[in-house]
Amino acid sequence: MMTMSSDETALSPDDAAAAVAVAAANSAVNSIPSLKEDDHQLHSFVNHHQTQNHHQNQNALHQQQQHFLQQHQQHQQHQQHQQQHQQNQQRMPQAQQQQQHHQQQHQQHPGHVPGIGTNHQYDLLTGTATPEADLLESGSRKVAPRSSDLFKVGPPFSETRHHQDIYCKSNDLDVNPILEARIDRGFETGENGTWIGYKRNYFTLVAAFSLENFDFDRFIQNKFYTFEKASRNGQSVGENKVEINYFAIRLVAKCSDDDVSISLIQHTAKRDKGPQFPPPIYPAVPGEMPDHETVKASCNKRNGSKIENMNKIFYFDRSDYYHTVNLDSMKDDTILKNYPSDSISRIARFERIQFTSSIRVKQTSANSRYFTLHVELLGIVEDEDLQIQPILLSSIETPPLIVRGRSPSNYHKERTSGYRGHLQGH
DNA sequence: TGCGACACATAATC
DNA sequence: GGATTATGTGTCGC
Repeated sequence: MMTMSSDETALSPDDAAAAVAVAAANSAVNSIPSLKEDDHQLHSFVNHHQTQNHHQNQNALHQQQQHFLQQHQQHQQHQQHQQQHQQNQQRMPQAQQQQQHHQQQHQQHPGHVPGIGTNHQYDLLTGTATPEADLLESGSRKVAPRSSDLFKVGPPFSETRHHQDIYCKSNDLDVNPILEARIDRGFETGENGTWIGYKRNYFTLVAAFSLENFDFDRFIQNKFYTFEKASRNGQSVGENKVEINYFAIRLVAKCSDDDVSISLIQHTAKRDKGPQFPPPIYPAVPGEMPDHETVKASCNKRNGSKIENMNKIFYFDRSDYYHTVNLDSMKDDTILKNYPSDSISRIARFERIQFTSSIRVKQTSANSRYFTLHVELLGIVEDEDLQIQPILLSSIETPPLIVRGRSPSNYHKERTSGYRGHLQGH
């Protein structure tokens, strides 16, 4: 039994079991040994974070297994998050409602706009202040750490961009993959349409893919292939047809300037007290995006049945599927059998993600530097040596994102750093 | 100057 | 309804 650090305490046995399954999935993906071309990112992605992980408190064996453990723990988290919430709008204090209303006029509201004075702001919120007063203060009020207000829909993603074509194995039909994703926490708009996040704060993102004109049954009934660019010593030498073992979704960040590929880190709910790891790569089957409220409701759940319900939304239970279609798993000859675990994602959910502290976030002049988040659909294939490796099939990306650093100037609306107009309560 | 670490505070969750 | 948890952010000191 592996140790799981402090997170373990919050888990039910069910969670642990599910986590093991998911971890198995990730271990397979993460054992991907060699990468090509644009996948070098993934390579460094994984390696970098292995070395970067400060909290290897588990008695891990070698790197790969460490990573496995990381993924494991990470997924325990995911298991923890479950449903329940609702439009808290109805039960939030009047003043807050007004604030929110105001904010929504600017799409996503400022919410956690950090303010200077801390405590008095909370006081205003919790009781004594009039709505008017709150409105006036809203620009400098910050949202409390656990406030559900922190969940806001972020910027829309681009249309799906294709990198490698996908074909049906049976009839060579060209298949059109569609990626969807949404940021559910951590970004808000400035007045001029820029999207702003805070380096110190978490963001949440969900993603799913589908194949055009393929419902789930049709997906299951088919196998797919693509082409990998073959190269020798950096020289392109054509393409090889390769069967896609299974699909996976990953999240990467890119910078407008340099190529900082390793710029995301994920925490556990324990944050400083827990381990950190790169966002996982989710083996996934086609799925439908959950709505914002569902994602919101899925966070920080510890109740077993709630977790279970959430897992039904976010994960595909292969065993259950075999059972319902009365199929012997040993006789499965579909793409499903290639997936690396019994816990396969319908929806890739990335929670508690932050830009790594190693990234530089300066933003004195207007357009100095920005980031974009990219959700990628990967085809996991085997190369000549039967080594598993991912091929980038398609991707979507956010518009430019401003990530505000830790500078105090970013935490005082009076010192307008350029994008705080929306915070003002008038 | 920016960052790791620690600390405080507070809504969500059970 | 009290205890615990998760997390925005204030702060210290390198």
